[in-house]
Amino acid sequence: MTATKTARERARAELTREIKDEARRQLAEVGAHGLSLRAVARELGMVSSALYRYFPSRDRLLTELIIDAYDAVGEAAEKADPGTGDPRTRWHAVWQATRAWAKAHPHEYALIYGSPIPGYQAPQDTIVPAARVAQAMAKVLLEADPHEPAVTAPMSAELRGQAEALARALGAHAPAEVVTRLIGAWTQLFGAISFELFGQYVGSVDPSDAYFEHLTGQMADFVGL
Amino acid sequence: MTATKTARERARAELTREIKDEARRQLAEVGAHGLSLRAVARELGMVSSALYRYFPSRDRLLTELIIDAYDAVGEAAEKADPGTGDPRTRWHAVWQATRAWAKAHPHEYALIYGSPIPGYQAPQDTIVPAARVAQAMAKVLLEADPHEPAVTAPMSAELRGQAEALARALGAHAPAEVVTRLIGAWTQLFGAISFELFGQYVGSVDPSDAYFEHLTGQMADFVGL
DNA sequence: GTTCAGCGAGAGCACTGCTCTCTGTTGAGA
DNA sequence: TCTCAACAGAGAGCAGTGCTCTCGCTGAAC
Repeated sequence: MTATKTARERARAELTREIKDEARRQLAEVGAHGLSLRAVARELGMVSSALYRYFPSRDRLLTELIIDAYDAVGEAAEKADPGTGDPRTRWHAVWQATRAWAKAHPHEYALIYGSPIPGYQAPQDTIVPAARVAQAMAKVLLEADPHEPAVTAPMSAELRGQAEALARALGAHAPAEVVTRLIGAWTQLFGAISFELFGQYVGSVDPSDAYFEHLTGQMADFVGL
Repeated sequence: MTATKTARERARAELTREIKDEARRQLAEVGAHGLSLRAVARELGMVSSALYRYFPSRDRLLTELIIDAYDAVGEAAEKADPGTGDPRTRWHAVWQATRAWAKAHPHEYALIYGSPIPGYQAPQDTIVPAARVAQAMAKVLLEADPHEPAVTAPMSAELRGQAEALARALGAHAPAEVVTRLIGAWTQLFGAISFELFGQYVGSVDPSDAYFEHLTGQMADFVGL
């Protein structure tokens, strides 16, 4: 049924896509701050008010770009994982691919992992795509049957509950300790990428390749890989 | 000599301060995005063009606020450290104080640890205040004579050089392994705070107190405390 | 063939950062 | 003590923004 679309519907879908594409182009150039609806419209040869037939507001357009960006990093991370072989190699591939995507798309990265844009609170739509990188890491880890870390601090009941709920959501029966450490690695991955891209490493580990390389291994140790 | 100031100079200094105070107030309310020079001027009963006698641009005003914010978190972290006693307790205090400051000043936090503002590249002025939290952590760690971690992956020459240079800058003769792990903990601290404030933990460890607590201990282990 | 929802254009509102010019004031040197 | 240059604030104005509203046109359904 959905295959048969009226000409108008097809035109609408196509134009919606074109607007997003142009917006993404400008985002990559001038960042979220500099993204202007009027400029997008101008580039597409239409008038700014016409754009509001497709997106109710600038923030809503940005939200769409956010979802796309989450999917893009997620896909990059997933595709980088060979799916078989040495778990540490797979882990390495996922980390490198995520960082590479971020460095190739700094403004899109900032859009999703930088300061949240004002009128925006993560709607349900973003939660699933936002988890894709984390899930790629989880896949590598859980398929490798990680050994539980030797030294383990006791976990509070609240944290244990959250970790177990998360394990259920991932569809894996992993011990809460492993899930918790996975969250730590996930945080570390994006913390390091953000620090590198946002200039916090200037003055310490500024060309960050060597450090990131080292960190990747340290975090593989950390999660028990 | 600097004590004797002309009335004009004193007025200028005071007004400069008032502008920054009002700007900070508005920043806390509406965020960097919503901060408007005209609104600041309006609130101070002056006209917007007059403001340009004190700050050459909006971005420059924001830069001043950035430096102040770095100093504010840095001071919070330093003051939280009792200076003596159990190193892990001190470590804990620094982490908690940093997180508490961030949660109390989310917009200021986003200004310094979120996406960088466009016209701004960290000038020399920000590098020193930006390091204060890291230095507070380093102080606790180095005064505790940390044991080197048992398992240590080999470090590349480049990374070792960076770590040693950083140790010299800190005025401490700590092994490169320890310094490198400190960078990891520093990254983790702000990575976790950013994830919490920017909504990435929604759906996993959303009320993050328990997780942050646990993470603090894990990272103390990580650095060898 | 008529009707009507959807579409683009255009004008307009309230706002922004920033510049320029004009006028009044202050303070330091002759 | 007087002069004059540096300084400060006001106001108008420019180019741009997001967003709204109204207007005709058009394609598709009835």
